[in-house]
Amino acid sequence: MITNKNCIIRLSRYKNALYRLQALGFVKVFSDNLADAVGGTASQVRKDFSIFGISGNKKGGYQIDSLLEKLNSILGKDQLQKVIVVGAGHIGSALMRYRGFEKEGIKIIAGFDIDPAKINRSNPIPVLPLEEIKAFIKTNNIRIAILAVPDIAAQQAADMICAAGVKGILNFAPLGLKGAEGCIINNVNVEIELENLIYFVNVTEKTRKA
Amino acid sequence: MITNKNCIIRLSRYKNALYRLQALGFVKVFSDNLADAVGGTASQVRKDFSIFGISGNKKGGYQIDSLLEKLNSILGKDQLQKVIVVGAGHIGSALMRYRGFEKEGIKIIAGFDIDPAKINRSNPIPVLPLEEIKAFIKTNNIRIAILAVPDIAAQQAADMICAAGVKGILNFAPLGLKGAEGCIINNVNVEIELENLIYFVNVTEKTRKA
DNA sequence: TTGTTATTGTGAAAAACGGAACAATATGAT
DNA sequence: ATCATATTGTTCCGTTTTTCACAATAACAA
Repeated sequence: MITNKNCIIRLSRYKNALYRLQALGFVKVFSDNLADAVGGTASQVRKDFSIFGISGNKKGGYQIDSLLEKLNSILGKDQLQKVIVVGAGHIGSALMRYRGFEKEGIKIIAGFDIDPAKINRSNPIPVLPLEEIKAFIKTNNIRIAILAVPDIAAQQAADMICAAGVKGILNFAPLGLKGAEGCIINNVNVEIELENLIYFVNVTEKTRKA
Repeated sequence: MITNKNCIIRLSRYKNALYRLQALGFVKVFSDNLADAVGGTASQVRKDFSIFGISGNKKGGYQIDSLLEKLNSILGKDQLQKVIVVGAGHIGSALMRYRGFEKEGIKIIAGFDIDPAKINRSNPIPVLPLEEIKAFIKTNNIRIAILAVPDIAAQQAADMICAAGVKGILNFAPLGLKGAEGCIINNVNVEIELENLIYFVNVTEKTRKA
């Protein structure tokens, strides 16, 4: 089994680049085109494909449409992914309003919040009270949730939705969560990303001076 | 020089965990406490520290306050970091309203947008027209920018702020950017993170069945 | 003091990863 | 038909990263 997270991220990037190339009218692509497009090496592109049994044509490159089909299948994009957002604060609402997911086959079908003032059942994407989340997850067979609650509430919320059957959580709380058994947690942490950036900016500046 | 991004991310996580432990009244910590707190191994904690010349006490662990001082210094948190946000749409505004940065010594001092309707000079964090960004960056010596513009505008915006002197960009556009010489780009891509999560959820589910 | 124990710090081993190289081969030219 | 060329698929190799293992040693107990 592939455990290399970076490899899967590269597949997503290839996929996105392929859509752009397709929109420009290209029909086939070579490994070094893709490498340029995502900032890698041609070897690595070919190796990534080979890991998943994707093959092209000697001297002919890869057919973009069939390549996209295979990548989409690997990435689980051959079925609509229903996702919920837990926490309807600034970040949660921004994510619910974001229109970029739909074209990726990801549909946010509801938000949840503990604050009664945030409840809104008539929205295109309704915001429901937290008490209903367990039933909702079961009824709609939700497997993926985005967690955008304050850090103090994050672990409890994570435990709750894991127990209700969620299998993957994208966590925006600035806090590492203990994943319940059988539930994968990916963290998106803007503070940490910024700290990282600051570190490397500082280091390269120092190095440049020396 | 350390080039290992994951290692620096771990330092941030250690730092965050240490603050939590400190708030709970702890004064010292052992490598395996930290490993538990961030989800790693005790060896790795010690090795990460050893890379940066951080040492503890045999049988006594590490003093939390002095450890925090050292980590904060490595992560550039001994001075306030002024940051601008480019793009005042949903994500840009959510980031500007987010209060979590201040306690990390990161201060968003202005936003910029091309849409005149979004301009607001009297806000605590003013939103200024894009034409002023170059002068602003130079005047205020801005080194870090958060890019939250639509993908179509992202590369152009990145080029502009790099040329104006920005040294690091945190890019929220769902698109890999070509970094100008001397400018580091970190990407935060929620779609890709979700795809990644979906992939691993699917794979572990399949593996479990088999 | 002496012995026991817990924990660090690091050197060595193992694993994971990415990149270079090249044989295999399909395509197109002559 | 033959040759030259471009590109893939994969093996091999170097590097990076993680884990293991244990000597060194500080703290504590008897």
